[in-house]
Amino acid sequence: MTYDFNTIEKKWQDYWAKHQTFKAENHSDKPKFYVLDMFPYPSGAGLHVGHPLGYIASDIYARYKRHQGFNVLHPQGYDSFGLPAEQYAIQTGQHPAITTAENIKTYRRQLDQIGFSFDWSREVRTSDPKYYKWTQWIFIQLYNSWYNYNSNKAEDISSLIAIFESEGNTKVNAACDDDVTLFSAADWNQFSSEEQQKILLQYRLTYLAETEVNWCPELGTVLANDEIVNGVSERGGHTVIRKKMTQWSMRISAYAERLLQGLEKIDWTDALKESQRNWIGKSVGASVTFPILSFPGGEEKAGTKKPGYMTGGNNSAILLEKAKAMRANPTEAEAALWSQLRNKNLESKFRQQHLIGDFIVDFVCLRKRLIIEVDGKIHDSQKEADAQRTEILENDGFKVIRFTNEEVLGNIEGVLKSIEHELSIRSSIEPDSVPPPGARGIEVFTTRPDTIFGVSFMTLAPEHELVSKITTPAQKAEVDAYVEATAKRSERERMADVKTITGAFTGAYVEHPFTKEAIPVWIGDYVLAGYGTGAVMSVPCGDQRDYDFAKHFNLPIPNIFEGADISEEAFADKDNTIIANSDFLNGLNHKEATKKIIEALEKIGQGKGKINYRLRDAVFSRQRYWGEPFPVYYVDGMPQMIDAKYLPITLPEVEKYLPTETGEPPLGNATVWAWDTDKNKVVSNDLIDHKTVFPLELNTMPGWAGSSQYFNRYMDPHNDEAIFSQEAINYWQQVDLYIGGSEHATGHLLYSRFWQKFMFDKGLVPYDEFAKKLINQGMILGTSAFIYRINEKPNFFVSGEVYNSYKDPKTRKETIEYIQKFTGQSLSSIQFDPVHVDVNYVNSSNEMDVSTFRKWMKKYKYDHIKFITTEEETKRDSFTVNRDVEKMSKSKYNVVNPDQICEDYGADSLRLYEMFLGPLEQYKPWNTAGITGVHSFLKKLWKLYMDDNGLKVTETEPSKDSLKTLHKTIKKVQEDIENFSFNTSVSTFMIAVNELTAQKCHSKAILEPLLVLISPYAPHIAEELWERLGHKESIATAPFPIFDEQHLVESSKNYPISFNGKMRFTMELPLDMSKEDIEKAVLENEKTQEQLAGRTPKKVIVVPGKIVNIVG
RNA sequence: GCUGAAGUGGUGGAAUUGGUAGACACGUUGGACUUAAAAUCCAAUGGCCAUUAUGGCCGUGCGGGUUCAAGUCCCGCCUUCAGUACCA
Repeated sequence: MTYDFNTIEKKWQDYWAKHQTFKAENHSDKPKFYVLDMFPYPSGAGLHVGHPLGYIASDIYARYKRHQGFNVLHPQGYDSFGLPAEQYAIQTGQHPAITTAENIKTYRRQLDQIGFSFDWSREVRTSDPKYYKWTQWIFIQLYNSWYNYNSNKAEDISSLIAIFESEGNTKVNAACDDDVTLFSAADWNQFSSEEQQKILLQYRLTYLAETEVNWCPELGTVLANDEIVNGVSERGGHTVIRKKMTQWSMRISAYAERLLQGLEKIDWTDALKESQRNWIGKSVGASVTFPILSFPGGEEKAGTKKPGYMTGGNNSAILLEKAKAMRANPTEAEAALWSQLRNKNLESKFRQQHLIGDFIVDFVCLRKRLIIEVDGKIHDSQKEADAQRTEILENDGFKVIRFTNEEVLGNIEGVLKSIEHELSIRSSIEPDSVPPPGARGIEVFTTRPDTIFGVSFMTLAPEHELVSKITTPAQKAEVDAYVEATAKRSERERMADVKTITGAFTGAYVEHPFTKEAIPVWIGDYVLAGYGTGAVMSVPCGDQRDYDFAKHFNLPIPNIFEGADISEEAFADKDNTIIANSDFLNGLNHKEATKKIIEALEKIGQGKGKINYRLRDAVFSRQRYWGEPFPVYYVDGMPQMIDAKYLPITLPEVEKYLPTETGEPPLGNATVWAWDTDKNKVVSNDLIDHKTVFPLELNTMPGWAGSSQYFNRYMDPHNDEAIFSQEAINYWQQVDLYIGGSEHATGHLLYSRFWQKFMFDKGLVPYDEFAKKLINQGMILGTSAFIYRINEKPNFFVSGEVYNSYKDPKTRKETIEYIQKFTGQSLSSIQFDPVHVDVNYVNSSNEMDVSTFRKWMKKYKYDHIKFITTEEETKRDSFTVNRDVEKMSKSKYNVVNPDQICEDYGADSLRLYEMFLGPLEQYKPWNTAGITGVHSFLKKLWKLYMDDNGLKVTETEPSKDSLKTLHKTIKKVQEDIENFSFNTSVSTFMIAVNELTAQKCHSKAILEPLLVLISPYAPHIAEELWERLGHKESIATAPFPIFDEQHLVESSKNYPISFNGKMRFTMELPLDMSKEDIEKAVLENEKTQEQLAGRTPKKVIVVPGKIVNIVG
């Protein structure tokens, strides 16, 4: 009986499906084990041989664990929302759900034919409303939470509201937007509901905010940072620009520290942890504020005169407190006017008790630079001060109008009229040209505060908001030109061109916090607007970039390091330095000086220790159709959550999947896309009345939304009451082994950890890390095949061999002449364009099937093509290709389809071969030809059990040798699986089968346990032979054979005898021989004497059981 | 630049705590079987030099070092791949 793999594999795949062999139960006496694969995006192209690599490895592990007696959860599903289905829909009009369902069908068929032990009863699809109901649910949970740094966890938003109501936000230590204004409890209670909602949005873990996003015009959507590679989109490689848009964001930055710390307790690869660490980018240092000395209009010389409202004190915090207090306790007139200004639909927005420089003004419209003061009783002295203040403010471009209490209370209409008039005649200015309150200094972040005495200039990013405000008239032209020039350069250009040093002097100066010296302020594009504060204190002696900048612009480079040579480059080695020329820091090392300087900065209120993270909040809105809709509608522009009990909010039907004509996301095309708060359902847009029917959110969630909790949903996938039951999560707890690609390091794997930590804070999951151990499988690369087209004569193709002889300078000349015989045209030089040939047209000897290629070219209307081969090739009638290893991809025509492999060699061969290729984590090229090795191994295995007459396994006692082979195999395979060294087990199986064949072993005592060893790798053949041995139950849960040391015990060892470390010959000696006897025996051997040639050995090293080394 | 991984035959790779480098395969060559092919089986296969067998020399990216002994440990380089990047 021959090994009929096609029949056998089909039989067992059907058997497993029918008997639900791999269905996992949520209750079991067995210990649990959760093996997870990263679920695939079902693309239209189907699987190629690279895709199943990780699945095969995890399947082997899962099957092994079942043999070990574990209750194994090994689920699979589909990450089925995504761009390709949508783009296909745009092109063809076919609904993405249909495309997706078809693709899933293909995937399922392909996965099934490889014989995975997935529990398909738990399948999830992220695009299934039953599934995304819970994605929406988590979104609502995040919305209703804030992050409390005091308790260091997410809490319900109600606890924040309670704090606001009782004490305002001054003492709240929360993850929030940078620009929250301080308010008291009284303020809070007085705020309109809309204002309260706006403030809460600044604290929620998912929030709507105008953010600068990565906009990809070609794709018509925003992208997250991890979806951009080298400044272009990961998918398609389109340009990405920065754009301001109102978007949902996830406050992942709140978890930065915990995401970093959590890496310590999980068994993930170092490479992966390291890239998450880099992505989080923690730097410890200090923030320092340098007061601004000169402003436009002021003198350029340092220290002489400051702008009027810059008194230069350090009391902004005190003033802010004061302003807050005044806001909380307005006079009657102020309160009256405020309520009018706020509620009147004025075109411009007013702020109350606002800080302008060091002055607190009653009301200000920053856009129009209009200040309104309401005066009580006026004393003379007050009058004078007011006049002075008015003058100063008006000098700086503000208009101040004053009203008395009586005017406001008595004739509020009149007062408002005159305010409106003022507003109408004043031209508005861009909001960002208004100095922010308290912006009397430039704040920088530095990791080296200890070098503060080495600061010789300050550098701002060209985009820094203060640039336009501090630049002096004399420098304005230069600065404007520079800012414009940098703005024109794309992100990519700036990245590509790091070497060129550019910058400009603003004319402004800041004051050194300790020396009180004036420090010039420059701008330069080596400072990034997006990191830290967008400004650096430049210490050229200690930072190479500052050093280069200083050299280039001839700025001073003071040395503050004892004995450091800074004539050629900066001295950046912070661990080997003593600070000098630094006043009270002299003689201290980096650590001591850092501590001391931070204390000093805190004392004078100009700085403090600070930790900065590179991790930015994640934009969560996508302008796409094929994604999860938000459970959000808008009342007066403010987002409202739909109650979780009405979920899921399913995707509406749309006419077309493109953005609307007005540039709204595709959901803007939906006609039934409004929320009725009475009926609590989605209704037609025509019914929108902004009373009970409101517009729904038009964005959808990004691809990573659905994948950030799917691993928990597998535990209880059909639960409609909860995302998962507590019983299920407490049983399965967390993923024990997760296998997937490393390309998800800073996307999926970071977001999932974030959501898991959030779920942990909410008490929903028992662990705040979802995957205990993670392994990255390496990529399988394709072996592309090339032939070469003559550039000048595009219908001619030359073979790899012709091309190679052209490339060789020795044969180049004659090759050109040779080619010319065919082209008939004299060509002085020839240019070749490499052309990818479909690897399926090429045999294992690198010969291309010319006629298939010709047919293929014909499809693209290329007729009359001609081939040029060497004389040699022509003789053997072959056309060779050249080979090169590249990423497997459709466009490179090097994709190998597993279907064909399963057809030709069987799934077991495919599984073994994928493992045999090399270590799991490694990148390795695919070469189908090699599969014959594992395939003939399986045939040999089969022959060990079967011959033409059927089963030949007998009950005979096994030989000693066979037992030894078996147990050495058990030991090795078990170790290999536990170390994820699957490639070496395959070799071990081959050795075992070769040995047992040589031993003519037919003993059941050997061959039965051998099947269990092999069954995780090649389950079909194992099941088949297992059944033929008489078993009625599947081999899947048969116990793993127990290794018995005694079968490996040897009585003698073939010792390698080496001379000066070089092995010369071997000697068989008993293992229980003493060191001395071994030495004696070896020295007496005639070959030893031969080697020594009469010399006496200086030393003889005997390691019993290992080696003998003779030093001569 | 930084971080991580890796450099071993013609190819994929083995050598788990320093102890016979190249396991196991592919490929190649020769042979058997066959009208022939496929399949199967046998043998050889790191390089060089010898050859009447025995044998000898070199060899794990390069240069040093430690050791009786180094692919493995240490120091200094080089190269490749991946990630990240003017991160203050």
